[in-house]
Amino acid sequence: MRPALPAAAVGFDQRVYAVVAPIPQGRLATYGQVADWIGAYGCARQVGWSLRRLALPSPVPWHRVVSARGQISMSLSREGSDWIQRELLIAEGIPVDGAGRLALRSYLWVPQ
DNA sequence: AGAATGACGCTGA
DNA sequence: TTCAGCGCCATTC
Repeated sequence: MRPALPAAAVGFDQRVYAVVAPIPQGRLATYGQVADWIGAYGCARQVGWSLRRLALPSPVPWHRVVSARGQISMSLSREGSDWIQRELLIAEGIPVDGAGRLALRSYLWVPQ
């Protein structure tokens, strides 16, 4: 068992994965939302870092997290995982155009 | 230790 | 609506 430690001592990554895991199929969340959920308001960039460190394939639905601008964050440093993300979302029924943009307003997931 | 980088977000033009 | 600029802060060099 893991001893009771301050939130900061628990892996930031683990907390991110914990809140991303329950995002239902066909729904989306933004980096800012995830940061807010784990009590790290304003740390959207760190959420991106955590997802980047995720080893693929992963049971964590990382592809359901996009930017608040309503589009997949395309970056050369992602070695193609950005396009994989596009494919996964389309496979779940979320239309994504060639620029990685999607109807965030329609699929945004608001947790109970 | 200091500077650069980045899977972000908001505001204003 | 699109674009540039700035604030943000852990990670990396």
